[in-house]
Amino acid sequence: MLINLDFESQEPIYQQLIEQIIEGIARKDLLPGEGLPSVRSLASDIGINLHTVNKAYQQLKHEGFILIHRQKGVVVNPDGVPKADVTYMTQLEKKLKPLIAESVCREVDEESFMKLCNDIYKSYRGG
Amino acid sequence: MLINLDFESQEPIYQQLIEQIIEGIARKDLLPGEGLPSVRSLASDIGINLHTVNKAYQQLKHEGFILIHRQKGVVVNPDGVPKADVTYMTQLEKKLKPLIAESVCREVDEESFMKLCNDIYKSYRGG
DNA sequence: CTAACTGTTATACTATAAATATAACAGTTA
DNA sequence: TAACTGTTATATTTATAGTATAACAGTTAG
Repeated sequence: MLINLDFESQEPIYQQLIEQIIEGIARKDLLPGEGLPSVRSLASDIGINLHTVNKAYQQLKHEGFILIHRQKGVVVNPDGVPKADVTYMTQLEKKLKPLIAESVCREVDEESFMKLCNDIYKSYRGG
Repeated sequence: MLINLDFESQEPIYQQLIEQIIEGIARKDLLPGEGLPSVRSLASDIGINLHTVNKAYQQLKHEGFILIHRQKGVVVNPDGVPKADVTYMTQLEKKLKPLIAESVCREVDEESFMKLCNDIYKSYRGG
């Protein structure tokens, strides 16, 4: 599991970390029950502060992606990630709306948009 | 053209403003050549500072959505919004990727995702 | 038992971005 | 002339991101 961070990006490091781990799970690079590095070792590997990693872990825990046992350390949720509910679908729509609005303005037709989404979906299926 | 802002949101006001105007253009609620309120009057109407509106206008101008003439004021680009290029498609993919990754984790199948996108697309077509 | 690890919490500091508050300048228009 | 336009400059407040230490409590290997 390699983490790819852009320190020049305006996107917060802890946010990039969250996305990288979620993508790892989606790509089945990280399997249910699999262990993750400790906050200290991961922070040390990446070259960032312990608290930045902890912030990402806490949010991932809160959203059900990982479990944190005092003894076993950090683990990808063995029961799998909680399935999408109405709340998630609502917030997903809220995030998609501005992307589609700008695409409509820039004359990206629906087929091209769908093709792009399909390609991304495929990248998480076939590996 | 009514502006809908959430002052409790963690999303910056100027960003929400940008999205609202882009959605207005996508919905054809704002037509090419149509005038927009001055920075001062819009700021006054919404109850925010002049500079917050100006920041949104400057970014919209930079991305080709609007033109700002010293004399005519602020106007929706009469030639239409610049069509999507490779740069735009690349950044669009970058924004879609984490949304789809999390959806895959939460077992939102591709059809449901596409249906959601299709519904949003339709909301900009039929009005 | 000790030493080294684990997550967790607390505190303090720096840096940056968002938003506001005034003020002024230059050009346009009624 | 007066009232508007976008634009620029400066200063301030607030919130967040990230870092730097330090300590606590529990676990585990030597």
